[in-house]
Formats: sequence, structure tokens, C-alpha cells
Amino acid sequence: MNIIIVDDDPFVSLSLKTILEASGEIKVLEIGNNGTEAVALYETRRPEVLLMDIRMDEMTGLEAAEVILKKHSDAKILFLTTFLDDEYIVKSLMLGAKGYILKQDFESLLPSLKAVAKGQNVFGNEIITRLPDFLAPASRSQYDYSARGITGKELEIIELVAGGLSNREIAGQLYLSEGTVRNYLSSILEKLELRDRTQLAVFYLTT
Amino acid sequence: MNIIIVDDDPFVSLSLKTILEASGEIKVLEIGNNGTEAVALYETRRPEVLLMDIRMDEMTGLEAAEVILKKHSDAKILFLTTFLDDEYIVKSLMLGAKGYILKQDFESLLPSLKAVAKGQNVFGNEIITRLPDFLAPASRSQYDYSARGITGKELEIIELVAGGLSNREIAGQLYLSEGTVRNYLSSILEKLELRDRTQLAVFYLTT
DNA sequence: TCATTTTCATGACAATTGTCATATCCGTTC
DNA sequence: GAACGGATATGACAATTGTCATGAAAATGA
Repeated sequence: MNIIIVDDDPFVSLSLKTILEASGEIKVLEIGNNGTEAVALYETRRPEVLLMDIRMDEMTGLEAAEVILKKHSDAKILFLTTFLDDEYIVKSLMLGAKGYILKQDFESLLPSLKAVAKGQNVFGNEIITRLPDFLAPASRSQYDYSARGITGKELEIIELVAGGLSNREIAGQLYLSEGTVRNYLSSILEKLELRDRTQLAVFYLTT
Repeated sequence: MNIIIVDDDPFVSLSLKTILEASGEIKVLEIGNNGTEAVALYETRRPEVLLMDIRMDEMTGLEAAEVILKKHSDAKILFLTTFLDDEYIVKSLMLGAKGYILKQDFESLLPSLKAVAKGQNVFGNEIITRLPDFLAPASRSQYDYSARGITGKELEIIELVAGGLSNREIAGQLYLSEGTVRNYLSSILEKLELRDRTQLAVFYLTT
């Protein structure tokens, strides 16, 4: 896996490079010293993951992330922090970063990088414990599907349809035949008085 | 690394066991079928990570996690979900679970497990991408369709698709032929890298 | 004005979708 | 054990959907 490390302390970036490359699974394409370099390096090398200090002189990691993500919304950026700073962390998440890890947490470095490369988000506990506060007001009022005679299996199918899966994919997911999925869907549409899967997805997502 | 898998579908748990053990890095100590078993198995075997379905008959994964975490606050529990359910996810985080991954996401399974074992929290983008809404409800940034080369007329069509209309209906609405609508749609799907109108509706409603 | 682009349209085609009738397997109930 | 209902499957069918190649006509711009 190819990555780029950006930190204003060369000692830190070199240590990280050494540790990570020792695993044999990581190739550090470049090392940068500040946000400006991060932007330039990302542009030219396109690493799978950008491992970057959140606080730097010149241009901070946050600013660099903003610039990069504006152009490449799929960029995978993992921040390095020396100590936790709510302000920074929250901002980084809002920007679309994939998470952060403590510099001194060598143990999690490699697994976290890999998880991020696979599309996951990785965080320490500090943020997680506060997440519920943020998320709480969001809990959508749940529509009562059972009131309309929708069974458990049917609800599963509804959710998968609302995830954009095809009948074949749903069948694979639930270990049913494609025909059976079609039958379920047919019954669902009738119960909810809808016409097709798209209306069903819209219904699920907006009620 | 020693783990326990709990899922009410034996086929799923066996598949996971096979996949994970094939890596040579994971040892599946036990397999459970419901929340009750999860509690008992965790107690006796003390796995490094408990990989558990979030929805099960008998006792749900959520309830089991609650029981386990009440006694062992350091337990590392990673939930398996078939599809995203805000309600469950939020609850799981509040309880102190280490995150969740989609069952079908085989790729991230191993890296995620390892990251969790090292003390990190792991989850998908679904939750993260919604954070800005909660943290800065004022500045709901609209997705920039024009950045993807979506034209005005195309956007109109997207909105109608997300309203659940058929191509014929959209054509009537915009005074175009049905074929033209199909062509527009085709181009939209390509630009947004989506497969069909349902995915488009979902995309429009959730981004 | 000529060239080019944009907009809209057609028809052909394959794939997917939704409906329906029918059948099997299983567990429950009487 | 027979009857019944639920879960799952199949095949046939029509409609809808998405893709593609191609072209007409309107708008734009040099």
C-alpha cells in the first residue's frame, strides 16, 4: 500500500516511515513537512492514504485537507495528533477526513492505515464517546412498517432496495433466489401502494 | 488474534470464520447464534474481539452488548450489519461498541478487526458523512452536481427520478420524448458513476 | 455565413423489473 | 396421519429500463 507522510517534525515522519516500511506492507512514497507540500505531493503521487499531522506551521493539516478534499472528495486522509483537541478533530471530520490516531500509538498505526485504505473510518475513543450527543437529535421518527403488514424479511428487502441493490444482489445477500426476491418485492409494493423499487427507496428514505 | 463470531445465520458465521481463519491471523474460538450465547461465550472465552450481528432473534446483539459491557467495560465489540440502520448504530456507539462493518464488506473485515483489537474504533462513511449536518445545522452544504458536469436539465431529471416518476412521466413533465429522458438518464448515471434510477434516487436523497 | 455545439429524437437491443400461476418443502394443528 | 399455512422456488410474460448508434434541427460563435 502506498502512502505519503506529512509532519513538520522530520524525526517523527522518519520514525513512522521506518516503522511502517518494516512491515513490508507499506511503501512511503514521499515525506512532506507542511500543508503546502501535502497538497502538492498528493496531487502528483496520489497515495492510497495520506497520513498527516493535524498541526503544522505554514499551512496546517486541516487547511491542506480542505484543499485536497475539495478537489478529490475520495481522498483518504488520516490525521496524526499528539494530543486530543476537540476543535481540530471535529473540524477534520466535517471536512471528510477518515479519522485520526495518536502519534505515539504505534500499535494501531498499521491496522488503522489498512482499515482506512479499505474505506473504513478510524477513531480513538475520545470522539466516539461524544458522538451520541451529536447524533441524538438526528434519530428519525420510525415509520411503522408492521402496521402495514410488512414482515421482518420484507423490511430487510426494503432496506436493501433503499441501498440501491439489484434483485440479484439482494438475493445473494439474503441467500434467496432472485425470483423469490421479486415475489417479496411485489408483495411489498402492493402493501405500501407503490409502483416500483425507486418509489420504494424514496418512500423508505423520506418517511 | 482470538475472536468470537455471533450471528443467527450459521451460514454467515461459518463463511466469516472461513474467510478470517484463511488469513492465518485470526482464530475463531467459538461461534454463537444469538445474544444469549454471546454473553455466555464472552464470559467463558474472553475473546480479544467479539464480532456480532446487530440484529438477531432471541436476544439482539445490542442487548447482548449492553450486558457484556456493563460487566466488562473494556470488551471490544464490533457489530455486523447488513445495511445501515441509524437507530441501531447510534445505540451501539452509546453503549460503547467499537463500531460496525457491513457483512458484505469482506475486504475491510480483517483490517477492521485488527484496528479494533488495537483499541481503535471503526466504522463506515454513513455516520461520518452526516456529522456536519449535526454539528453545523446552519451551513448545510448542498452537493455540487455541476462539479460533476451535471447540467441544469439533468438536475431537473434527477429530481423527478427522486420523486419516483417513471421515464414516461418525466417526459410528460418536461415536454420531452421518453427516449430523450432515457438518454439524459443514461448520461447522468455515467457521470455520477451509478447503475440505475434507484441508486440515483438514493444518492440524491442522502447526499 | 459556415462551422460547431447543444438539444432533442429514433430505433434497436439486452437486461432488469414486476406480476402471476403454480409447486415444493416444512412445521403446526387438529 | 391429514390438512393447512408459511416460506421459498420456478417459469412465463409484459413492461420498463438503460445503452448505443445515429441523425435532425436549433443555437452559438467565429
